[in-house]
Amino acid sequence: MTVSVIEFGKRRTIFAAGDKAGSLPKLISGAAILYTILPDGRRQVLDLAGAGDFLHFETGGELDHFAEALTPCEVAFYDAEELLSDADMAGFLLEQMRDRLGFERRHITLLSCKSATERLAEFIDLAADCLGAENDVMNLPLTRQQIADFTGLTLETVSRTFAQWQRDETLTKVSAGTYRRGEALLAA
Amino acid sequence: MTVSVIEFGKRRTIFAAGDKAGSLPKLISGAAILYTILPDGRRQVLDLAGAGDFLHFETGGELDHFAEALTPCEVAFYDAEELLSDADMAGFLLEQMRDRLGFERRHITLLSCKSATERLAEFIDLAADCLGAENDVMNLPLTRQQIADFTGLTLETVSRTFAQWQRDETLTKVSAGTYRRGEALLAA
DNA sequence: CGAGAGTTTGACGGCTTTCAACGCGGGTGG
DNA sequence: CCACCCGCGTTGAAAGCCGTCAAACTCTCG
Repeated sequence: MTVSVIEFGKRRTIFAAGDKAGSLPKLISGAAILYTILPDGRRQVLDLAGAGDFLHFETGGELDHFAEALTPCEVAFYDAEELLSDADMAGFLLEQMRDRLGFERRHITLLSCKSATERLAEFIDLAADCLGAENDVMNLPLTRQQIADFTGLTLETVSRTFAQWQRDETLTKVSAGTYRRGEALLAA
Repeated sequence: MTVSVIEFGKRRTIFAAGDKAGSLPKLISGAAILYTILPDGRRQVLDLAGAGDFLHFETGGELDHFAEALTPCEVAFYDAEELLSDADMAGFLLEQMRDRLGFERRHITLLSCKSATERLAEFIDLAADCLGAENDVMNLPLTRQQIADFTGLTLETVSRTFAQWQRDETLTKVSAGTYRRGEALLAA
């Protein structure tokens, strides 16, 4: 199996919309964010990816979204044709896509929550599952703006809600990019 | 290839969350809506499906969402193992999933629009692509409540926006479930 | 003809957005 | 070494849009 592994530093672009798809990128370690740029210039975050996740499934045409490293990370590039020709690998790929589809649907559910607090609570939940968490401590290597673009809120609203949670001890900052979830956020 | 085709009347449930997945359902004709029921009882519409679309990709476990017929429709049930063992069919399935993923992402983009008018304009666009449209005339066999559950708005807001569009001639009702899009809505 | 689901319209209040100013920290260059 | 600057985050005040509640209307189906 032909595989090449490439490392990316924090904030580095892994691939861009419009690039020609050649091989399928899978995150070995670290975390990444997937987004598009809308016609009006707004950024829309589509998904978060953690270790083990594929960053796209395009085998032929052009890519339709961007991927950026949230933390330093390693990405393995698999040859698409080889992957598909192996029945086991194809089944594995199918499973991966089904998982992605599940996350996108949770994202949809999150976005249809009416209050900012509910949306952000769902976001914390989703992020913990995408990026990994040890019990109540989780990494959240996103800027306020990125969280806003994920949840469909403004960065001010995100900031205000987090500030309130900090006072409640619902979500306390452990260090930069690391938070501890209080009981109210450990529902799922 | 083992396939059985079943017909469903309007409003009939094609499958429910919690059902055991056995075979993969593909819509031959008609239209369907996919949704989940949230813990608080709210319905969340996840996706629209038209002719040619698979309704889920679960091969093993339990289904996580419902599918309901929007119009009378025929559904073909394919045996999952057979489908996966054929390399061509597996590739086809992968393509289908990629398309679904694309639609979910457009849905995400739609939901992050801040104004009700923008969201509904995006919805019209998406629905036209999912359900098919001839030029400016499209079918929209959804209730106001279903549109609200798709767009994350309330049915009152949907109704008000449609009423305004009717006055603007932005979107005019041709007959029950059939609308004509004005120029403002034919952007894409 | 009656019943019930779906739709329309109105008034009001609240929550988020918007606009604006300020604080903080890290990196750069003098 | 220090001053400056820029990105990021925080906080405040005001306005607007949508959600909520409520009532009346339409259409379909029995």
